[in-house]
Amino acid sequence: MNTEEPRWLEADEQATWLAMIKMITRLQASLDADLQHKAGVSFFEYQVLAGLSMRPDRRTRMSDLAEFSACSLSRLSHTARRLESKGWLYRIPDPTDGRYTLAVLTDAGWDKVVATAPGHVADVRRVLIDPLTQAQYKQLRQISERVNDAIGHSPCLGVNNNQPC
Amino acid sequence: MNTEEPRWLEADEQATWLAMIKMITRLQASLDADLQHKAGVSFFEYQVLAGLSMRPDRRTRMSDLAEFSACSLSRLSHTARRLESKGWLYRIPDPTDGRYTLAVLTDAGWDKVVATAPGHVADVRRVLIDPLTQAQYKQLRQISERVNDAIGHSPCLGVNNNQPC
DNA sequence: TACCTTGAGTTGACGGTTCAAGTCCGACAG
DNA sequence: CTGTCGGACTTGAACCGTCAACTCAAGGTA
Repeated sequence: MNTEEPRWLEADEQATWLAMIKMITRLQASLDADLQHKAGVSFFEYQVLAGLSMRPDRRTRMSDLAEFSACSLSRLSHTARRLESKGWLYRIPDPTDGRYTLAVLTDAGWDKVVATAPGHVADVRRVLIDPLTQAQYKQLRQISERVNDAIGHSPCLGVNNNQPC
Repeated sequence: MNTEEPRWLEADEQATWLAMIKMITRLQASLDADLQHKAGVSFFEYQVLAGLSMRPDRRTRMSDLAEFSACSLSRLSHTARRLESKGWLYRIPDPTDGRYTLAVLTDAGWDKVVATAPGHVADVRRVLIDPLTQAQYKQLRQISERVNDAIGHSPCLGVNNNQPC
């Protein structure tokens, strides 16, 4: 374990790291709590519904939705079952290729997104957009894309694996 | 719900938002999986152990640790029980004030941190520090601090509440 | 002494996520 | 047309986090 001296984080690197960790932890907790209280859905459930609502015909393959939501197929499948039981979506085999499954947003699911979105957008503005200058959130976008590329090209654990590695 | 027209996100704001969400989701998943495979601990468990290891006498109050880890006391308490059962820490009442509880890192817990840290630091470098320019991670630090302030000052949900609101 | 209040921490039940199977469909080789 | 192989889900169990209710210590009040 300790045979070679590792490159430790410099002070400014560590400060960035700790501030960043705290930000992402609290950002998720804050938005999750907001959605839970206002709309009775979790942040992740909302992401799935919103992701579906943006697709043509309000439907897409489960695997596309998992890629979009950056989650495992297993997690999405459990979540889809819960959302299905609430009447917000249903699943059918893809008629063009039976190996795929299409998730389809119902009218009730669409209404839920429409009713929830404004409050959620306001929360995102309050905690992320408004505190930053325009230059800062442009930088944040570039930073996010670079990190996403770095993770995507990493040897193990892409996005969508049921069994990582 | 729809009585007033909300301020939707502009295209560049939404792009930032979606890229950021994907980054934080995958960043956590990636680091969590790395730690799980290499050391058999979750990212959160490691944070708790590492947070303790940096304190004088390798001990601190549970509430301080919860603030540092940006989590609820309940979550920390459950995690402390698991870490305690692995022999990495123990808890005692604070001798100076019996209302507080001190979490204390054991020698085995210290060894675990020392053995785990180098690999973890390398992972953090790979997914966060190395892909960014020096200017970028300085910006990221400022961005994180601003967002942290915004969440901290928000009306509901500070950091540490057992019952938010 | 008795009582009330406040805040730290714990606990158990419930619900969501992960992990390791398993099922099913279509492609491709013999 | 019969394996068999890989990829796209699905499932159930085990595990973890959240929520609400609880305990306990200390301080204040009378």
